[in-house]
Amino acid sequence: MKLITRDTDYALRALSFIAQNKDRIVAVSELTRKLRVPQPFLRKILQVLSRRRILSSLKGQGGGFILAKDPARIFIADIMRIFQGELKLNECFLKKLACPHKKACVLRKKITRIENYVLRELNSITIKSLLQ
Amino acid sequence: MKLITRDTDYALRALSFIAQNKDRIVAVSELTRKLRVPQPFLRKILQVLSRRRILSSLKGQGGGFILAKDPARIFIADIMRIFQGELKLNECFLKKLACPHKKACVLRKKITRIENYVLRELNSITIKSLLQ
DNA sequence: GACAAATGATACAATTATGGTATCATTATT
DNA sequence: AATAATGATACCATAATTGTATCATTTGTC
Repeated sequence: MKLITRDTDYALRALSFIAQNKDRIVAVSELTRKLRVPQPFLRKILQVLSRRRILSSLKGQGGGFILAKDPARIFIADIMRIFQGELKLNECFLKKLACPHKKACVLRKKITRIENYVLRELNSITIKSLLQ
Repeated sequence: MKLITRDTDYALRALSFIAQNKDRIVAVSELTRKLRVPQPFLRKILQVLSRRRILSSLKGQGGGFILAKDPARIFIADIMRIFQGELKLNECFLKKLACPHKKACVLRKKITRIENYVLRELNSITIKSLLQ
C-alpha cells in the first residue's frame, strides 16, 4: 500500500532542492551528494523529468538541471503520474469475469470515495508547498 | 498505487458471500464457482482467515467455512492488514540515510494527513456494510 | 583542437512482491 | 474403507521495482 514509490520520492526531493536553488544550475553529482541517492538512478529520474518538461537541462561542463516551471505549478500528482502511471486506488480484479455485483459493487463505491479524496489532496500539493 | 491487493479483494468477496449465507457452511469449491477465482489460491486465503479467527472451519465431508465473528465487527482494514501488513502510505525512503529534513519533512507530514483520512475510512467499513 | 564534465538514450540486471500451484497430512462423513 | 473436505507448507512464475552500465552527444576550458 505504497502511495509514493521510490523514484517519485527521489524526484520530489530533487525538485525541491532544485527549487530552493532556483537561480543556478544544479548537476546530478551535487544532488547525489545532498540527497544521498544512487547517482545513475537519480540521473535516469531527472532525464525523465527533463523529457517531460518539468526540468530544463544543460549539457556539457557546468551543465545540469534547472526548473522549467514555476514550483507553484508543479503538482505532486503530476510527478506521481509520470513515474507511477494513472492514479487509481480502485481497480476491480474481477472486471473481466462475472462479478456478481457488477456496477453496484459496494466495495468499489466506497474505495472510489476514498480515492477521490486522496486525488483531491494530491492535486493540491505543489513543489512550492514542500519547501521549508 | 494499489490500495487493495488481489488476495485482500478475494478475501473480502469470500467473506461477503459467507456472510450472506450465515446459517450454513460454505465450501471452497462453492466459493470458487460463485466468485470465479482460482481454487488453490482461494483456499490459501481462507486458511489464513481461519488461522486468524475471522472464519471457523470444519474439516471432512460437508465441511467448509463459516463466519467466526459478527460481520458488523469485521473491518476491512483488519483484513487488509492480514494480507498486506501494516497500513502505511507513508514510508520514508531515506529513513536510514541522512534525510536533510528529518522530522520536519513537509512531504511526510502531508502524506500522513492523507493516510489518517484513509485509515479512518477503512476502519469504518465492515463486511456487513458491503452486503447488498 | 584535445580533454573533461556534463546530460541523452537505452539496454541490461538484481531484488522483491504478487499471484499463484502442488502436495501431503489430517479430519469427518457416509 | 472411501471420499470429500480443510491444514500446512514448499515451491514457482511473472511483473514491478530499483537499480547499473555503456556509449553517444554536447559544451566549456585549457
